[in-house]
Amino acid sequence: MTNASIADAFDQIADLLDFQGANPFRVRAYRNSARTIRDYPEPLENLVAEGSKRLTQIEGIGDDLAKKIVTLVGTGELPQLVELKSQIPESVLALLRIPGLGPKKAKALYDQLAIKTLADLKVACEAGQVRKLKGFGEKTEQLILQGMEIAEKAGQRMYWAEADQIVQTLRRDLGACRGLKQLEFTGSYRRGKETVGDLDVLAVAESPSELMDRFGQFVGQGQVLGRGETKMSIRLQSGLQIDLRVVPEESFGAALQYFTGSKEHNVTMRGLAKDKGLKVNEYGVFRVKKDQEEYVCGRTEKEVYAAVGLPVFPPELRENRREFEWAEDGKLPELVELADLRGDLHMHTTETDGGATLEEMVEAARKRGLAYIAITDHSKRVSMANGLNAERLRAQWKQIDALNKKLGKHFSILKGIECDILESGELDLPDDVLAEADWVVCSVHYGQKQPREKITERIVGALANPHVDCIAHPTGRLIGRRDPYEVDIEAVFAAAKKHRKLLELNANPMRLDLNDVMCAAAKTHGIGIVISSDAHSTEGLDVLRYGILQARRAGLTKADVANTRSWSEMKILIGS
DNA sequence: GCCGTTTTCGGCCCGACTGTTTTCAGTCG
Repeated sequence: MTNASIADAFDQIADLLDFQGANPFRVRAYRNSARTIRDYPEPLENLVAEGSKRLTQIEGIGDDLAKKIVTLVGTGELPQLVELKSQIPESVLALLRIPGLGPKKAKALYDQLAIKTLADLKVACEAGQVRKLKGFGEKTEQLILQGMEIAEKAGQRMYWAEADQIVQTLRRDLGACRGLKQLEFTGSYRRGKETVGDLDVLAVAESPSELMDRFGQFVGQGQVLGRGETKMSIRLQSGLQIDLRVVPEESFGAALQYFTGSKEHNVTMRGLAKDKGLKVNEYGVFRVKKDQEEYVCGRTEKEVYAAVGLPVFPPELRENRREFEWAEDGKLPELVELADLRGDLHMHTTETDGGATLEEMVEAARKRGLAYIAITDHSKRVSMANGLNAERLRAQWKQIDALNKKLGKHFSILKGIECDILESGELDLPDDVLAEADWVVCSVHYGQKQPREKITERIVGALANPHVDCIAHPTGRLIGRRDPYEVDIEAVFAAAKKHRKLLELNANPMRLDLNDVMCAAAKTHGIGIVISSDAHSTEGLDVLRYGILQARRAGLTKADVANTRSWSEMKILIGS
């Protein structure tokens, strides 16, 4: 049983309890634990073997949840969850995805109108049944009908890279507003999450209404969801919701901290503030004295954190994972930056499925300030991409040799290959060919659905080959589109550590694989991470910044990322 | 359900906005 499945079980319990109107703090306990477990760097299965005492050492897991984890791991199911599901049809949980419908209203619909599915709900709304319920009205009914379409669109979060494009446009648009003093995009966007559910904009403006008018024009074919004195929300036609908040100057830092989140980070932060007799909200930090509150600060994030005795956390770390522990020990990592990257070790050319020639890729990489690149076209098994056999590969390497001579010592092109790990576990090119390469990345493209043992064996086997340097996109997931392979990532870590090999963080915004939690786990094992573009065009080289964001979320420093080194230093690292 | 501790049980972050009310509950972030 994986951590993800344990977390899913607890999340389902939370949803069902919420629906039943259980104690909200009990519900929260399940949700918190689910989140912690999903992010936990080691399989809980391993800890179970050490007894439930070991489990309760994890923040947010007490005796009760520890027992439940033991049961789940041991039997594969949880009597409590089975029982809950027998009481409430699972389909009602879909109702909670409609914006504006929370557990209370959903339960009222279920209890009073026997609504079990989205289809039931639609019929009831159209028949005017819903408006008759206490607490509901005509508007709520309309809202639900609109929300049904959104519920389908909404589950889809957009890639950070897509959100970034909207942010750039909106920043330009709003930035032109007269009397605008501050403008910042907060929320999961600022934290650099791989996907973004909605956008949050924070501003200080002389005339909030003028800014809101301007914001309203951004709606296009979408709609304005609401507008108050300080807050306005719109939904673009694409389904993306954008919230704008205008705050006074003396609150900007507090609001920036607050709306950047994450929620979990803020809960901990407020708890620490409370211990110091302080209250933190989006308006500032306040000293609480009897019935009075005295404003302490709030102009900048630095002031706000300093008041609570904390450093300014890079937004990427604000997930309530280990950042507070690091801060307490004075060991907040100095996170890797885009400018630290010296080389890019995974890219394609027109020789296979790339859109640019060898020369064009080199030129583009030099323009971007890189000192070396590895050309890693596909091997022959990837026939769709016109993959290379030994002969064509060696021919390409001759070209590289020639070009390297012309370039001199200021730039190096490495003779590389993205060698397929075949379904059988064998590599797609013979050892004598791989031995001639400067850099070998291996990856799985076929047989992705093989059972856990088999696919793990393939990847572990590749790591054991002395000519292999790195595994590319080690879990194969495509965010929101394709699940990861069933690979036992712990076994991959163990093999990478044993053979002193590197693992890739693929910077393609749809991949970002390894993910942040896995990168952090790899770091604890002492495994080096390579951030690569996997570029199939010259523009493709620009995705490195998305990989950097993910690495920062994992808490990686310059030293943790192998390709921040020069190629000669890298050679020592990979022992060639 | 967890946590800390006043070691037995109370507290658990907090404010804006909306719709349905007539003073507030529910939802959201």
